[in-house]
Amino acid sequence: MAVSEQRTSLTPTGRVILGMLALGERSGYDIKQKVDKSTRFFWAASYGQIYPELRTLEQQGLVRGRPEPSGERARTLYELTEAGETALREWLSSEGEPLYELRDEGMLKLFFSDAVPEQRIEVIRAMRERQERKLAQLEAIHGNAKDMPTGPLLTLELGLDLTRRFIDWCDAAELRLGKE
Amino acid sequence: MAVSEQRTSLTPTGRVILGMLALGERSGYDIKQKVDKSTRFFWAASYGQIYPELRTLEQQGLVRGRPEPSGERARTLYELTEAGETALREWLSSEGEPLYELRDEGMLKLFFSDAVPEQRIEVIRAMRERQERKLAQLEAIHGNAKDMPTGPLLTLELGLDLTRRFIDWCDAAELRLGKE
DNA sequence: AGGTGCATGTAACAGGTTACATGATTAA
DNA sequence: TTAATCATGTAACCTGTTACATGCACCT
Repeated sequence: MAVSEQRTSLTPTGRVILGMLALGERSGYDIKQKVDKSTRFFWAASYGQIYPELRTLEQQGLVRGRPEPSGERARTLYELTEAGETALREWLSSEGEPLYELRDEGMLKLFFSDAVPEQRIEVIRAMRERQERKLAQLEAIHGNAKDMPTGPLLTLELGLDLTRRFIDWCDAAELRLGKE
Repeated sequence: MAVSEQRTSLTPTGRVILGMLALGERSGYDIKQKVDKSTRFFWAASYGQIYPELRTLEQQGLVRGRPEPSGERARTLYELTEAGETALREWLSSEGEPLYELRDEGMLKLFFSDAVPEQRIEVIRAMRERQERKLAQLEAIHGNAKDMPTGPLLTLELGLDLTRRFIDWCDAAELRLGKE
């Protein structure tokens, strides 16, 4: 049965899955766990997306799954096919304008804060607090990051850098606004 | 005809619209223009969202629209009602965990770059270029920002700060990786 | 016996984009 | 006259989340 010739237009979640399989994760569950402690800071994924997408990728011949139960508990382990590796590399080398989407309600509140100026500092403090929490999470990941590949390590370091800068800005802004 | 009693659960786009009306924008078109040169960096909106949402908000009694054609060209100008102002202030003062969603394909490429290590620097350079473009846009807005209210000004300055930091990080990373 | 983690999956919903359609006005 | 800008709107689509359901395995 030949793999039907279809466009290999990798969906967003498809990219994450191929990438994670290349890093060695195996089951849908594994992928979700890994996403939650790595890419989730700039690219989240839910089970509702991952499991159906694994099927689609298998139909496209980009991954290969085989049942590998642990005891009585059903489990399917996936791996990249050659076509899958190629698709991953093609995506990583592609030139087109990459997707970038941000929706940040905290920033929006700050932007519109002139409607309730007395709340402005509160808005900034809340933003700072969230960045502080994020920083703690990133630092925790960085703590046990001995054998981390370069790619994950770089994104982690960038995240740490920008988060710290964000916190510094909040502190400076609070000072400035406090003086007026 | 009494405004029916319904939950005033402001949708995401509804918030932007109320905020923009508070800042003085009037038509759906105006709102879209303003979004495109301000909040779009952390909160975008499309016509397909704005026009239907204006209707919904009117049904909820949060905005009031009246036709005000310019010549033969149809146009509807909106303004906040009292209920709308209240809803806006309530949202701005609300405590719940605010929505935050980021999808950054560039970061994802960097994260998975170990699958094609020889492309890594290219990925970083492309990221840097995009930040550079964003910086230019933000600086252009900052240039003619004489009478900008504090809220918009603060978000703009924060955006400038983080974008510059991002560019610095890219430069440093390129140097580091170049040496190996 | 009960809670937590492993493991998979689906249906309903939410929120948003894109492409398209229409037409007036203004500046080149 | 033509292109750009003003102005409104809809239908089809895409992508994703949430809530729910199931059941095994392990630890206490």
